[in-house]
Amino acid sequence: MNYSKQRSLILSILSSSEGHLTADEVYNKAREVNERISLGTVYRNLNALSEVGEIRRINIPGANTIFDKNAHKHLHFRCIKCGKIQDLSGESIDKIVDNFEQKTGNKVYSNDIVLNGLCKNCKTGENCVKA
Amino acid sequence: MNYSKQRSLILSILSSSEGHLTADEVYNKAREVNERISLGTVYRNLNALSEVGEIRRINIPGANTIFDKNAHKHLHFRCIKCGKIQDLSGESIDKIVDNFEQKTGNKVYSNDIVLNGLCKNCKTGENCVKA
DNA sequence: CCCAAAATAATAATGATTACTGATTTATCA
DNA sequence: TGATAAATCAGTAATCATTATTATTTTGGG
Repeated sequence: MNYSKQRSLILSILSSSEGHLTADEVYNKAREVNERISLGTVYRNLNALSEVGEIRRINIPGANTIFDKNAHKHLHFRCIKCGKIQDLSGESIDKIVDNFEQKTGNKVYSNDIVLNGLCKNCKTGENCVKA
Repeated sequence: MNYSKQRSLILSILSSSEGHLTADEVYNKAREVNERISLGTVYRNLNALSEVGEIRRINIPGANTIFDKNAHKHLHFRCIKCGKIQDLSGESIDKIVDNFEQKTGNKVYSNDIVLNGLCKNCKTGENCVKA
């Protein structure tokens, strides 16, 4: 795969971010550098990069799809109040998957897992930016 | 909540189904009984019923949202070839959730979990209807 | 340097879902 | 039972994220 200026910019924006961005967030950050970049380019490259495994595309039920610089983490937590996404590092559902495969004969290739709840800040009432 | 004819019909369609239906599938089945029912009514009632916990609304990444008559099952498997959805009954990720809550101080209320892979039939090459 | 393949910007199209509107049904209670 | 307010409806328009299209530009290998 070629790495055009736009593709490199998009990857670097995601890499230097705290973690998870929506396509629109990437688009807005990209326009600060290249004001002519188009939203279609952002989508095309985010999808291309996730297809080759450089980043991960994560569907968040009830919210916009996010793109994650870490291609290998799989479990996420979403605060229902502030919307922030956190990773569950180190956790794995291998045992559940193994058990399911043995019982059913199905083969599992990937998983989409999102836990929903209140983050520490929103729980205690501290101010938590973002809708 | 009131149970209008339309709402009851929608609930009974889901209850008598094998398990998971999209809004459009519910709409088509509903029109067989009441040819004047509108798609908006189907959406409104599916959402209303899932909000009070009578059914469950499940986001399937890369596919249409489905509505599940079983309000309490949480884990699902989706075949990437035929698109069929299966339940993972009896499985639970309580341990992972407990661990995450203790480590982070967050509170988890619900989870959305979809495993993706090949079902037994598609794996062995048997004919598997549906896209 | 040239040329085919890949990538781009800009815009149109798509498709699921929600919002709106005015009409109809249902619940409540005097 | 009859009136009145609240809930729900059908039909349609609007929204919003995402993808497709197209004509143009960039790029890397020979």
